[in-house]
Amino acid sequence: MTTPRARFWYLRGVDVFRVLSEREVDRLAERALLRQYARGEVILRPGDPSDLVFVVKEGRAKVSTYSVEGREQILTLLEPGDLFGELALVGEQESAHVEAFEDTLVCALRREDFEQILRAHPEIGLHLIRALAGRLRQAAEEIENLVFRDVPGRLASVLLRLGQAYGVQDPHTGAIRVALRMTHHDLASMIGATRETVTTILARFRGEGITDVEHRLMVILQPDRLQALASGSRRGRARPEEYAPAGLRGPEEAQ
Amino acid sequence: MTTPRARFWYLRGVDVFRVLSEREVDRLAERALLRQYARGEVILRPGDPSDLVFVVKEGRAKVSTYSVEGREQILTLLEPGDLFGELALVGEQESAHVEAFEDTLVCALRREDFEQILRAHPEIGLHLIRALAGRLRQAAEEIENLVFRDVPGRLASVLLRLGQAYGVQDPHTGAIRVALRMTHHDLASMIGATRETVTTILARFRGEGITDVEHRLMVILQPDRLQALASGSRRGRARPEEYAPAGLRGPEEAQ
DNA sequence: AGCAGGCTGTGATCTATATGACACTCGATG
DNA sequence: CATCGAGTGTCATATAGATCACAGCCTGCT
Repeated sequence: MTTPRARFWYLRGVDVFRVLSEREVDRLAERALLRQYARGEVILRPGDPSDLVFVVKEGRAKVSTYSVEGREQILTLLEPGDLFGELALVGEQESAHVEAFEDTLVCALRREDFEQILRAHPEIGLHLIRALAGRLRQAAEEIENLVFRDVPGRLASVLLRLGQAYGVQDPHTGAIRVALRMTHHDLASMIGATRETVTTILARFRGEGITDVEHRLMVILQPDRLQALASGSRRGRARPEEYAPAGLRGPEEAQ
Repeated sequence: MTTPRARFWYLRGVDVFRVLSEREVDRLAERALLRQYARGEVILRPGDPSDLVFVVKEGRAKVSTYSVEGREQILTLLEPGDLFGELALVGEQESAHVEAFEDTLVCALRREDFEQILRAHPEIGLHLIRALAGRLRQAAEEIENLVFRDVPGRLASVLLRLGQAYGVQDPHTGAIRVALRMTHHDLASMIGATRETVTTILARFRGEGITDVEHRLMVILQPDRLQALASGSRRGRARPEEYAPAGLRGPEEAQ
């Protein structure tokens, strides 16, 4: 499974490398490493002086940081096709923890190899730029969430996000089954809250028939109500006009 | 001042374009636009379908978002040499507001032109990737701050950051004069707090001789104490071991 | 089977920080 | 020079959510 032949097929399937020729993928496969991690295993830790860039092949990984006291904050979940460890590309040390969130298969490329490919195929650079810009936007949204929304709002917002990413809509009832097992603790770490608060609010959601749990997986029964919760933000009076420049976009010109 | 000649010299000075030949800069100058904005003017707003990529030449700009109620959150301050509007590159709409924080001169390049340059000079792509990776890391730090630190901690942390970016150290007293005028409201918008709270805490800092104000500018008298405040995070008991993987890095193996 | 450890659930406190409502100080502007 | 508005300072109050401290439950292991 970790023969050059196998690696070839693994690389073939990766989006980023779609523009490469057979020949080039072949060459890359020679030099790539495949690694497997069991759920919970650490893939990268901050300060790792690694010169490897990784691509997720199978499974999912979580990127998180820890406070001095050991509180976790999940920054993002990585999907198959996602690239990480890009700081190596840039000569910087990794700054976050990356851990297998499910059993995961990753493909590691040496920095030089990757750079060489990048030089030969600027479109790959564009691809990467696109990916980074996306991640940046995601991060900006996360900041907005933390600042503008209260915990129920943030929770509603992640649930919707998870629903979009891992959800399977029931054609009959319209319910969205989230095919990813997450503990309350995980959810709490995604939204900057405590486990207890998440438990409480989730109980409330359940009580109101907004969500439910089936076979230990979340089910979103009323996405629209979650949506509403996510849009209503936390308290805060409006700033004077000049601070909220006229002509704000968005569907709701509510106020 | 906005002749091709002038534009040439403006572009010359931009870091990103250092690898270009005279000839190429020349060509770029033909097609670039120079724009000037007075403090407070809006440069980009969310939803702008612009196909321009910008580079800050002079002055500073702030990138921020607004909640529905009009609360502002400053995502980052842009310096001369910084690139923005990169979402255009990627075919997405801008998602934040960009506003001149001082009188500002920016240089705008059409997407096609920029992409062409990118294709011809993959190193520029790498440069951009580097910049984006840096911004991403910055955003991750901001998230950590919001989640792990209380307001005094976050305030201490921005002040230090501003000190590093715009500070002039007094060789005699060691005090750091921050050469950037920021209102309490601005500071509040950077750390996700209210103006009142910032005022109060700043008063506390002043009372303890940690900071001071001179000619309406912040002066950091005791950077070390700010540092300490920034490192002590908010309440929170330690998580069990497995959640804070052994061998955390960082200079402080304090705990 | 049976037990231990991770999850979930719930309540009683406590506190940081938002809210709302003012007064005061400047520096700019007519 | 009078005034006006932006920025600052302060206080009294309310509250979301963290903390602490349990108790019951599955589930996977031995």
